[in-house]
Amino acid sequence: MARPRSEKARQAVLGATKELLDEQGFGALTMEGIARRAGVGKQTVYRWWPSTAEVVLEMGNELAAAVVADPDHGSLEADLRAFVRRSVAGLRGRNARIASGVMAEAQLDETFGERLRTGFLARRREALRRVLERGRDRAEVDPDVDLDLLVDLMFGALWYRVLAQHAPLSRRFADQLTDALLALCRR
Amino acid sequence: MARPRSEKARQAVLGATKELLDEQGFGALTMEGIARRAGVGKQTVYRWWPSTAEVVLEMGNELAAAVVADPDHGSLEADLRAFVRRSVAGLRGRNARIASGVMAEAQLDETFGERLRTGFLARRREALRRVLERGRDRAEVDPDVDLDLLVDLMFGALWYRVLAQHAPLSRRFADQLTDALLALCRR
Amino acid sequence: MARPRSEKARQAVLGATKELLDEQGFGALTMEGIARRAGVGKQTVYRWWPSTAEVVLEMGNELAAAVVADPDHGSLEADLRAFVRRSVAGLRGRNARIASGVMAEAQLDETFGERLRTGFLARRREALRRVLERGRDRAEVDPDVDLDLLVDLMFGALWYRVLAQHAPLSRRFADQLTDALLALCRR
Amino acid sequence: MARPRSEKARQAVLGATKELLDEQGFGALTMEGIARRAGVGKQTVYRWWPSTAEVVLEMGNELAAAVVADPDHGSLEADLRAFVRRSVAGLRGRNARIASGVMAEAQLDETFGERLRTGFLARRREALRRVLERGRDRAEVDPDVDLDLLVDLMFGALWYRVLAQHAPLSRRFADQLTDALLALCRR
DNA sequence: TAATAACCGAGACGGTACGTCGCGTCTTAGG
DNA sequence: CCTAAGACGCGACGTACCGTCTCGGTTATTA
Repeated sequence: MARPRSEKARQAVLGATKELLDEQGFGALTMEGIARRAGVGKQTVYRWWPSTAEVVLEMGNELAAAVVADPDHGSLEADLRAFVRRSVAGLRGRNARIASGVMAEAQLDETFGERLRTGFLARRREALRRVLERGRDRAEVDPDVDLDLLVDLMFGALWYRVLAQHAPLSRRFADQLTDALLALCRR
Repeated sequence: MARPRSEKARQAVLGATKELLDEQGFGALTMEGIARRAGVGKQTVYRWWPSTAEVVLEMGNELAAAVVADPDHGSLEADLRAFVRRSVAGLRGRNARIASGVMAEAQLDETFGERLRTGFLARRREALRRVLERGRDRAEVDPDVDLDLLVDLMFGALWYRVLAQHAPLSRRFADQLTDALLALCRR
Repeated sequence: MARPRSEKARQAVLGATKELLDEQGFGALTMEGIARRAGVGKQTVYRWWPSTAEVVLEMGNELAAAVVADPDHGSLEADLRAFVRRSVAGLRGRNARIASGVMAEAQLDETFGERLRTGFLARRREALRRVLERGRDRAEVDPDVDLDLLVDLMFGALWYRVLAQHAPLSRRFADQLTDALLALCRR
Repeated sequence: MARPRSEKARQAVLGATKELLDEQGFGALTMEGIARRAGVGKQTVYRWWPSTAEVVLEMGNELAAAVVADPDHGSLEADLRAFVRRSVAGLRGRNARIASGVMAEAQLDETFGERLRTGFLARRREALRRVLERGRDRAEVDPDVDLDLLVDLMFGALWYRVLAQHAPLSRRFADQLTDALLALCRR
């Protein structure tokens, strides 16, 4: 019955957030600054997002909308290589800044941390697990292998490079990672 | 000519920081709050530490002073198992909160991030690399294996559990991790 | 052609205003709060009243509808005593809170101030002047006396007690005031 | 032991308040605006004054510092005429705006109202009462006259003109008022 | 008797100010 | 010259209201 949410305002907020992230980084991002840049009332931001991290998360999802499902390539190696390459590429450049900021905020804000863990992170872990299970069903993975450990090794190495920034998220890295995981699958 | 730094004030600051971390978490930690709780002038805190993260880092080093060097246990497996177990145990409980907060701050504060990366994180990586190099010298590690990838897999999985909190930092986890690394060393 | 004003909404607004005034005082009265309490859209309030003070004023007029004209009691003293008593009684208790709030708002809001001055205040002054003129016509008031000064003395003392709240608006006060005015009338 | 209050900041606040009052009136006066104009932190304003009305009150006292005691002129008439003239003159022009705003705020803010009543208003009433008592001691005032009523008549008429703004605060008004009070003193 | 225009409730919108908190700097007195 | 204390300018926090707007739903004439 009431006036509906303004899509224009929503877009303005997400756009302003992208600009501010690029210009000043996650640490300098404030609700006040987002509202100011977006030409939007602070209340409007608070009405729909509880924190800067949530705005960034939604913006990330918006940008990542292009990321699609994992088609079955017919072999574990092909499936896994594609998944790892896509995951690594998805956290490169600007996305790395966004992701590291979001992960940081999750450590500092209990509520947001819970949302990130049970939402985005769990979904990504689940997706990789499905790839590995498909391989096990095809007998390409030794049944004794603990798939969850493989998942942790893969996302761990990936996030560690994002957060510690000691080496690039190259395609070479993705393929080395894939090879290591495949080796572990086979015994 | 100058009066020396007051050890009493230093201890008060570190103690207050520990209390506040336990009570309210890293996100609620402030320079103002530390000074208040420690019964110390704000200026005194700023004089010796540029940010809360640095205080926490020093406090962490203080607590971790017990952690000693890596003795040579005679075999790669023994060396590695000991290293991984110690590393995992060192990020359990309160230390996990401290570590995750420090890592978060590193993402938000450029300067501190650089210090953490080239300091603590690089030192830990270097320590693990030495263990692996010792193994290679003993011909326990295939010379074609990229040791840096192993280092990333190990610290990645460890930090990922700390940050994503989806599973405990158990001894079982440490040993699974060790086994996976050993398998990769041999081929 | 058009739908007429809803009497139900009007009563809801005035009723809610009375409640809020009693509960929290004039200073806490807001258009938003009135609409909320009345279960009425904000627009409806704004459509019919430009400010909280106008709502209160209408509510006051509503409550004071019982106050009638000044009958001729036959003598200045009787007329004046009745007028002063009625005026004093009319600003006691809840009405004092309403009146003081309305007067306050008139100081802060130029437009409303003008309306109050040329409306309510001028009408009351005029009524008292008529009483005094009737007395002068009956030769009960010295023709040299400045009637406007008497009016100012009467309403001044009355409002001053309302606003400064240093003494009660008792019947005794009304009669003392009347006696003073009568004394000044006679020379 | 701590840094002392900054006289410079205090003056900046009072000065900014004077400017804003002149430019935009009491109704548009805000703590935020005062701080901005004064080039001072909001906290600094809040630290020393709880509301805009208190700032204005202090500013008023500052400006009115020139107002001195009531010397004894030797006769009731001389004393009273001087007092009334000074009181009337003191609420003319800019001071009228200040005074009416302060009085308004006292109606809307319980706490400030109490402070104004027991402070400034009571002191002024007391001063006039002393003038009248001196007259009674000299047998220039009929001992049966209720001095408090005279005080109410005087300040009532004065404030009423300030608030209702229906007639000017002229010297003629002051003298008419004085004459009326003198007439009431003598019987 | 259908349409139609102004009414109604709800509440989102761009704003401004609120009063508080923490930032990092400064200015004191005191050891 | 370091210390505890705390005032300073600054700017973000999250909330309350402002007055305007845009909805869907509801009357009561007027065509």
